[in-house]
Amino acid sequence: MVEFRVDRASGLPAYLQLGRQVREAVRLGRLRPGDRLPTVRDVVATSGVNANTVLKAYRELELAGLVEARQGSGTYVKATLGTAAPEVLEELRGKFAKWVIEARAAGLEAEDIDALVRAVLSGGPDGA
Amino acid sequence: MVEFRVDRASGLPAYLQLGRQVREAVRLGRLRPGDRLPTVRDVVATSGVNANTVLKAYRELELAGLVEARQGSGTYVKATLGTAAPEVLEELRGKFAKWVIEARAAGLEAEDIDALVRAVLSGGPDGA
DNA sequence: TCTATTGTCTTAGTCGACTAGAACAATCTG
DNA sequence: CAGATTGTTCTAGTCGACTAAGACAATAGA
Repeated sequence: MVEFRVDRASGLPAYLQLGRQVREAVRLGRLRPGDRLPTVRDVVATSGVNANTVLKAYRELELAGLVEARQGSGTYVKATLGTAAPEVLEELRGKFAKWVIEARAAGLEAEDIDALVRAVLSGGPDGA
Repeated sequence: MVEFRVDRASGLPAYLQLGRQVREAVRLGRLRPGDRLPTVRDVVATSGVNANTVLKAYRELELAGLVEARQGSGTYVKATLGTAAPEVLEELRGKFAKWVIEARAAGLEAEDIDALVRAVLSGGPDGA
């Protein structure tokens, strides 16, 4: 089961946060085809957002072909994303986690790490 | 000089994107105390956002004590962020860049990498 | 079949982000 | 001093995200 975390202060619309979390979970293999997403009413109770907001997120995912909504039953994961094997992901996760530990040990704050990672990933200035 | 990139499709308010880019630049040492930020009118011409939006971003940075606005002259970086030495940052950047290359070589798409990085950094499920 | 559960839709309204265009104020430069 | 440059303020308006509360529709399970 997936737990949603909606950060109201982030500035990012709630429905986008929900959508992204589902996509990432599918991408990382934490959600597989056939798995059921939390109920609309569940998410409402858990995250405090409105039902329409959750519905909007789910509808976009359905439109993308990623999930399937069955009235009276629930919303189910339909497809997969990403082609990476679980073991490969695990190994890479471990290496990156080590890098983070090293960065922290070097005195970098969380925001320093964020900035560094973002700079490289965005392919932007001083990036790749 | 810093170049701003405002992504209108990201959902994140433009003024937050601008503010974050300044903070990150300061954090990575690409902006130092005394450096001048792009003119409000410059940003308007470059990124297409409204002057009031740019102003809102700059005002928040000033309120945070990070920059100083001098009317008729410009907006200048006032303080520093982060405590990491440039060489340390460089070394860490290089190691992370290598990790990214390895991930790509393993078949991961950009979004796979994003998801993995975010999962670890957020300290969330399967995180640190 | 009956009932609870779940997705879905409707209407109405609030609020923040953003735009538009103009004007003003302080500073720098020649 | 004169003109250009820059930050700043103002008013008015648009649009999307979100809330609120209720009702409807289809499915699952007893």
